[in-house]
Amino acid sequence: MSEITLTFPDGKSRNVPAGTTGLEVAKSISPSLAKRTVAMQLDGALADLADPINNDATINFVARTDAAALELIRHDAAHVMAEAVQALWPGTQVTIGPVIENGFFYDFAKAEPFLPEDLAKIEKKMGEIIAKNAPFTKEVWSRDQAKEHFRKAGELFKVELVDAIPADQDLKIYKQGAWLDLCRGPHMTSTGAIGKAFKLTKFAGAYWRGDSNNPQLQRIYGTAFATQEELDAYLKQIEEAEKRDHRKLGREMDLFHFQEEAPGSVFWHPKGWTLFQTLISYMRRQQQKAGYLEVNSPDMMEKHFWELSGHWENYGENMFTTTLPDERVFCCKPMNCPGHVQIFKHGLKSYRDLPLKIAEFGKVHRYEPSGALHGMLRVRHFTQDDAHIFITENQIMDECLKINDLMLSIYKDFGFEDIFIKLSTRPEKRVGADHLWDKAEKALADVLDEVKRRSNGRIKTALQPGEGAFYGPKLEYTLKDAIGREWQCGTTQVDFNLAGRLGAFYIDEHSQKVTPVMIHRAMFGSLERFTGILIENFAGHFPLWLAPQQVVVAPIVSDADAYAMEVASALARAGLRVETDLRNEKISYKVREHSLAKVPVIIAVGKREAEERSVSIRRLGSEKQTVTPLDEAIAALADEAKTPG
RNA sequence: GCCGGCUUAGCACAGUGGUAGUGCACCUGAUUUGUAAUCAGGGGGUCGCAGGUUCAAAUCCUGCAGCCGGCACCA
Repeated sequence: MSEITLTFPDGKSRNVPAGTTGLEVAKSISPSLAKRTVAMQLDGALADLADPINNDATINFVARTDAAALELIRHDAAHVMAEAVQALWPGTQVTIGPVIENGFFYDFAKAEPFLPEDLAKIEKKMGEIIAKNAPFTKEVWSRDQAKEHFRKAGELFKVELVDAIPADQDLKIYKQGAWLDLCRGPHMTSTGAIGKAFKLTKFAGAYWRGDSNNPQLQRIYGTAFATQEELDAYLKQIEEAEKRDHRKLGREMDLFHFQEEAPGSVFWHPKGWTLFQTLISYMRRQQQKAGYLEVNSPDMMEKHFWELSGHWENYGENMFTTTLPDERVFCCKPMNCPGHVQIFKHGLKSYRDLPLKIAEFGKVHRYEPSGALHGMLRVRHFTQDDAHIFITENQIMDECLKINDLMLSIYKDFGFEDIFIKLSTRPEKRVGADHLWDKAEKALADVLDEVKRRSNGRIKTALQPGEGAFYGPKLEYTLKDAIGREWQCGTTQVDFNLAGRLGAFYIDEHSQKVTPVMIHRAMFGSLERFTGILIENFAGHFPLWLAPQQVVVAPIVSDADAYAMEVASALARAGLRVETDLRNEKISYKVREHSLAKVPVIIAVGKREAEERSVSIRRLGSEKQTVTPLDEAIAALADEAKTPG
């Protein structure tokens, strides 16, 4: 029998007969190693410990507390959950149950819906199954055998899965006691290795194979960790994230509200609107510096115009329409691009005018599916920091890179430096010839390569086939917030179609009419969404320049009222957003209220401060008080409150 | 849009067939107070909307809407 060489993490190696299993190797080293090992990694890839090893490899034995075991714990927990569900509700079909970020799920086909109290029942049954500590064993079945088995068992989704497995792959069946599942593996040695640190978190409906044309299954989400401490820490983290929810903070901080009569539409309150306007003036300044020209285009235009642009055909189901008394049908704009093309078309353009950058803080209306609405993060009326750049074909790379630089510098001003860019290519439903799509996609792919190269690998990228806009492919900028969640904000789209459809052209250096290429781009994306993201990112504790109310001046005794008002008006003259709190309350009461309202700077003034013309400053999140001369305080706060850039 | 859940005072919640409650907030009065809740008194809800069952509905049933958690869709 031939021998193979196994190399261990410490660099040592040993020769064993080909076909020796991981378990045998572990046992040969020490019984205790074999006992605590739940799986192995061969050349870094997880494998069943019982697998025979047939080739030279580096081998690493995985204990259940190793980081590498986490996905196995979760995957095994998903199997155990499926067994538990079938034990409790015979006749339920199992489908798929993968590990996902932070946990796992399993989708079931069951006639009756799960009830809220079922989670606890399933958890209990899972505990029993885990306690039995049945070994996971693997068998390779033939297609026919597997289909026969699942058909008899009434597992029709599994039959479909068997058919979907490529012919060159083994069809693996994993057994845990009497229960079995089709699965690509690997698994740990036995169910007991899952441990007790698992929790089922929620139910959801989910379409079979993620397609809304398919039947809907019932999904149960759960998570599992090696230790209870890690599970508790995770649950705590979820709780903390909930405290940042922009819907909750928006209400508490009196920024905005929603109501039934306008689903998906924001009622901006004064403080929220101040924040919104602060963002707009910041962006306006950035765009002015970058050579954009700001415009404004109509919110409603006649339907035939949207037919011409292709929106009616490709985006019509998302559009709000209204029939006027004269029976003409108008559409609320879901995008600003066609309007900007009209502005471009007004007056003959020369190649010398390009690139022409037209920007608008345009409010667009999109009829989003009711189930998609989510606070400010998904609304039906939102304001884009939109722009359309009209260029010649050979300006694409240069302009996209400029946009990229601007985008990154803007995100940096808000503290977002962890950026992820996705390239979305042609969707099925689209306008324009394929050779134009080829060019547009190639252009963006080149831009992406260049951006990645320039960032020295700091920026991560990905490809999303079929996810582009109907008129062109796009780069989507996703940023990571303070607690690691990702949000899609900016987008850059290269469009060879729309200008031509709407009859826009410029005169080139040979006096010929040429259709310009358009770049569609937004950086915040939606101001509403970006505001929501900022609220959650900062947990309401905005940096001074963004805070809707920057300072409150609170006298400690009414004798200091006059001085407090003087301080406040001096701050206001210095450009700060300041209010006074002259109420007849104790200073601790005022401090508490303004802290809860997340005002970044609380200035308390009593007789002492009035006499020496100073202020006592308390910053949000700190209990420290600093007494500073009034003039110094004003200068320092005004400086800190300056808009970046 | 789909699956499940929820909807009671400004906010957070209790109340599972017998004329609606608590805390905070709000209003009034007293208190002049040194950094996260001063005390006392008072007002406020046709229980999401529309039907139905019942002698009687916040409570049971049906429909609709909105919201929440996902799925699908997406800035």
